[in-house]
Amino acid sequence: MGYSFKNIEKKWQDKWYSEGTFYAENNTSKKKWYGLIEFPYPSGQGLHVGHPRSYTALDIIARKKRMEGYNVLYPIGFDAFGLPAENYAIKNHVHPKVVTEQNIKHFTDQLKALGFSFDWSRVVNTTDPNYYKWTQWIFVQLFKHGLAYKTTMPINFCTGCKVGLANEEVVNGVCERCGSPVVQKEKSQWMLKITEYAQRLIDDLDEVDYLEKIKTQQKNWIGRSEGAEVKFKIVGHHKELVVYTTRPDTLFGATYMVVAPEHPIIKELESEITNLEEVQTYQKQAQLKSDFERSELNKEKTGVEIKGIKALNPLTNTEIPIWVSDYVLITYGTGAIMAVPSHDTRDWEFAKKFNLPIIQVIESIDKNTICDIEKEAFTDVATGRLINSGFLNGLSVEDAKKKVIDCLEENGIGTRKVNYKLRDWVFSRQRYWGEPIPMIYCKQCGWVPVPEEELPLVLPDIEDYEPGENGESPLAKHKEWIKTKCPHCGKDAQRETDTMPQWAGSSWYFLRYMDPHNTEALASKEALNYWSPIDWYNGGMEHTTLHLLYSRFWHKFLYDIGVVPTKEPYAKRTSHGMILGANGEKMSKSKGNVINPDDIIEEFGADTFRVYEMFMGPFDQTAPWSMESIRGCNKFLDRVWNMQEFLVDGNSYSPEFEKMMHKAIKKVSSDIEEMKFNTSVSTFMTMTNEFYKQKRINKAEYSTFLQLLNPFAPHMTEELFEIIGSKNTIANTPWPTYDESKTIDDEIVVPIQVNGKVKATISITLDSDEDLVAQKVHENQSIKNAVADRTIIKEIYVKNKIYNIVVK
RNA sequence: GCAGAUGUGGCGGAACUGGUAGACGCACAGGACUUAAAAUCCUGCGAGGGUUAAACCUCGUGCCGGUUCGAUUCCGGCCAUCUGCACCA
Repeated sequence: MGYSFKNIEKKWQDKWYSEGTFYAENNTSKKKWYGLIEFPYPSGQGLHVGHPRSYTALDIIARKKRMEGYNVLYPIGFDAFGLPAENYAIKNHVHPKVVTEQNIKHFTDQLKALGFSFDWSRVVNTTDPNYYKWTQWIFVQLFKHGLAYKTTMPINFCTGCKVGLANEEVVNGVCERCGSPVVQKEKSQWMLKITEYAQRLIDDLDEVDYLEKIKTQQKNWIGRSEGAEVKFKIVGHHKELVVYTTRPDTLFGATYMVVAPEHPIIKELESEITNLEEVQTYQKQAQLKSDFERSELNKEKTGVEIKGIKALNPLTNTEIPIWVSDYVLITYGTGAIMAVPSHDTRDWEFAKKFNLPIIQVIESIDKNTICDIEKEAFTDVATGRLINSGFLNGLSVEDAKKKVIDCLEENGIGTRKVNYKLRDWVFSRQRYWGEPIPMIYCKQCGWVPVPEEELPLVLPDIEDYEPGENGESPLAKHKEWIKTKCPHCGKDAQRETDTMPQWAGSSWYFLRYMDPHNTEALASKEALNYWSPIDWYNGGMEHTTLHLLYSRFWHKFLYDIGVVPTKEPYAKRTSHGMILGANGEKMSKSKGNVINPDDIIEEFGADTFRVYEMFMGPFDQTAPWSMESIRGCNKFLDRVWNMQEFLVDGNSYSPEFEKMMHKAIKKVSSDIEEMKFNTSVSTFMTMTNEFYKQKRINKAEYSTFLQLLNPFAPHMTEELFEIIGSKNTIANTPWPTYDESKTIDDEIVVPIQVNGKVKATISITLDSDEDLVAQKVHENQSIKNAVADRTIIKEIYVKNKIYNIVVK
């Protein structure tokens, strides 16, 4: 009697759908649970085997929560704007809208075939005008609250295609598609002030349950540092050069300064610079470099001294040279640094290369610490003590920092300053396939938002969606669309032609799921109050610093303006590991190691696929695909199916069997909560082996087993549940409970060690008296042999765990 | 270079708060069933030594060191691999 997964899986999927088994109600009288997975980008390749890993995991949790009586929301949608669809469209001359529709259709079929318990009545699609109306609405609110502004930013510009490129499309400094050099080009861009939320994005991490590594990575990305801004006078000039430093204590050792190539002071003091041509050549070279080149590994430091101007060290009053180098970034701090080669590694390398003076101002109080500034910079803060530093001499680094900043503040040459690495969010793209930015430029009134009642501002359905010359947005070519009236003064005005980045739609989609068909608001107050916050959000580590931070930022803003009821969107965040190809490398077409989920479902069925992905390894770690291993999971499910032959009537519990069942319920219940799905599956396998040994199983045991396995392999377990005569579908039965006392063994095996090595084991009654245990230990022949002729120094008994004898 | 992670048999992995390392699965080997194969069922399976067989002994969780009666687990220092990135002063 074989298991025909094809018909059975289809049967249950249809049944769940037609009976609305997994529909979530907005019914505030029920306790809710909201589980979220990152909605997919519907790419042309179809579903990746990585998607089901995350989706199955949360599906298991969602199914368990339903059985525990929660009103569960487990939604799905499509993040459908973005570059690949547009590039595909340009290449194959199919409209991105058509491509996207086809892809969504394909993804939907694939997702349904995997039997996820999604509420299919709540699907959202970021390219639907009814959806992006609210994406645009949020942007307008951001603008009205001063959090959206325009500024000039460099973009990657392909000299061949004449278009702006995403960082991802720049490979080794050349365009990914045509191989032409990529240069930095200045462009006016919309920016969002995420930096205004930097501190709150750090602080509120204390209130949420994220994996520690996610919190750490976000904090490091935001990169708060405490230091000082210090003003350096330019000799013979009223101008000053302001630097940011986290080490103001080393100010006496600042022997030169460095500015970023883009620093405005070069332009301002142009007339004073005696080697202007050389400096400008360096600036041009830096401009040609992509981000990649500027951050290349082990790069030789480059730079040019700006001759004709000097700065004054404010504490030593010594004249010091000013250099320009691309190791200083215009985007961080003030775009200028004071260089202390004795105590900063990069400054040290630079000084060595260009023969600049190195003055030691810190020595180590620890004699074992090597501190030779001729060989390398001394950067140890903990053991440092100030020398050659006037009034700071003898102080620790920490005390010197305080004292020097106080001094700088008193004399008006510096201030305490907190800095963040986090930069504002570049929000415009010169692309077609995105939400139009609903802004209008009026010569008189400046930037004016499209009136809210006119939203959505629908993306025009143009045929000519290829990029324009000079990196303009494709929309810029459509004069009739651009031309409009200023909503403010009514005069002729122009629409913004840039579109939003893909991050926009995904920054709030979880709110729309709560009330997806609302036409009056992004979601009703009742829905938001009921479903917020998301109880559990699982996604990839690669989204930790961008999507996760962006959506937290938007959510906090929406909280500030009274739209959402919680400060944080996600109460809990976990992450899954990537699935690699069978050769241990990332799956890619070029490596030929891609696994198509359709083939797996075709050959083994959805249940095997799901069980395998949960069994393949620890959920949060990368795991290679294995065709052999998936066959093993298929075999396991066949064994579960064939177990129906062992079914017997009546009460066949043996005490051992009963204990095994209680232990298993406990183990699987806690494993699911801790996402230890791999050990849950091995528990199921061990149980199955046990059932095979006994060749008998009663209906109650089999039912419980099927209920536990149901979240992992929903189709087969439902079918078996029906076969053994249960009327209800498992999805509507309560999650099995266990009796704690029946999970504890009264006879236990305790290992006996001699000098930490196991020599024997004894069997004792739980919680036996120590004397009794000791007696048993010393009666043991192996132990007698092991301690013979030796002196017992000490005996350690850890109750019910281990007995160790230390001998000499 | 910076940040985050990972390293255990032939392979994927297990091991609760520091307490019998290798659960479970794959691969492999042997057996049962079969005319035969596949499938299925049963048994064995870290390495080395030892024994007719066992018992038993030694080594073993990337490397070096430390703490401890006892370390895959804690601490210090290395090495390698993966992921992300913005040389972050």
